[in-house]
Amino acid sequence: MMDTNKRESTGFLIKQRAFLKLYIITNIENGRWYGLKLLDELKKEFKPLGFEPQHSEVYRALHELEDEEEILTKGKVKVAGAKRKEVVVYKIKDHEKAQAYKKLVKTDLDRCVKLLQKALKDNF
Amino acid sequence: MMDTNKRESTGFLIKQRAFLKLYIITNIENGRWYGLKLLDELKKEFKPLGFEPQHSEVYRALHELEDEEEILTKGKVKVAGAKRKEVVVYKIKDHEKAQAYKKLVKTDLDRCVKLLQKALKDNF
DNA sequence: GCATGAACATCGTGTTCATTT
DNA sequence: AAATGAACACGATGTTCATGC
Repeated sequence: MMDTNKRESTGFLIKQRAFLKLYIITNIENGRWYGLKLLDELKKEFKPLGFEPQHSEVYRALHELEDEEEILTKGKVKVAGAKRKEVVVYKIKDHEKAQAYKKLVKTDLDRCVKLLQKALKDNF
Repeated sequence: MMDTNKRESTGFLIKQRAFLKLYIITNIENGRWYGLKLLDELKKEFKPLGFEPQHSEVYRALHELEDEEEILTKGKVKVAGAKRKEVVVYKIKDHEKAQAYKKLVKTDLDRCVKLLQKALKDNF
C-alpha cells in the first residue's frame, strides 16, 4: 500500500552528511577537486576542532550531490600530480540548485548555533 | 580475548543524549522532576528551535545518569498533582560529579559552536 | 489517560574489503 | 601505495509495545 515509512527527525543538530556537502560545494565552486583531495583538505581544516571525517562519508556526499541533489557532474581526468592515472573530478552542474542547497544548510546551521548557545545560556 | 571493540568517534557534533543530560542535571538541581515532566519542559523549551525530543531518550538519559555517571539517585514519590499515585523522582547524588560532567559538556558545546561558526564563515 | 520502561526497528556513519591504476 | 566504491557492522535514537496506576 505504498507505505511511505519515513522516519521522523526530532530536529536536533545537522547531520555530518549535509555539513560535508556544504563544504564540498564551496570547494568545487573554487576549483576542481576529487574525493581524497577533498578529504585531505577537510581533515586539515577540522582537525584543530577535533573532527576528522572519513573517506566513505565524503564519497557518499559526492554521490548524493550528483545523483540526488543533481548539483554536481563528474568526469574522469588524467592527473599528473596524483599517483593514479585517472581521478574522478566534479564540477558544478546546476549553480541555482547549488545556491539553493547552501541556503537551506545555512538556515539549519543558524538554527543549530542558536540551540547550542541556548544550552550554554540555560546551563552555565 | 577481551576484544575491546570501541568504535571510534570522528568528533563531529555533540550527541543528543549528552545534550539532554546537561539539561536534566540543571533542572534537577533546581527542584524535583520526573521523566515526563522533564520531557514536557524540554519540548516546550526547544520547540521554537525545531527540536522535539522523545520520551525514550529522556528515560535513557536519566537511567545513564543514575547507573553509569552515578550523578543521580531516584526515589518514588506519591504526587497529588500527577494522575499516577507514584512517580519516579530524581535528585543529585553527587554534586562533584554533576559539576564535572557539566564542565565536560560545556567544553564540547563550545567546540561545536566553533565548528558551526567556522562553517558559516567558510561557506558564506 | 499518565507514567515508566523495555523491545524492536532504522538511519547515519564508522570499518573493512575489493578493485583498479 | 593512491583512489574509488561498495559491503558490512554498529551506535544513536526513533517507534512501538507492555505494564501499572
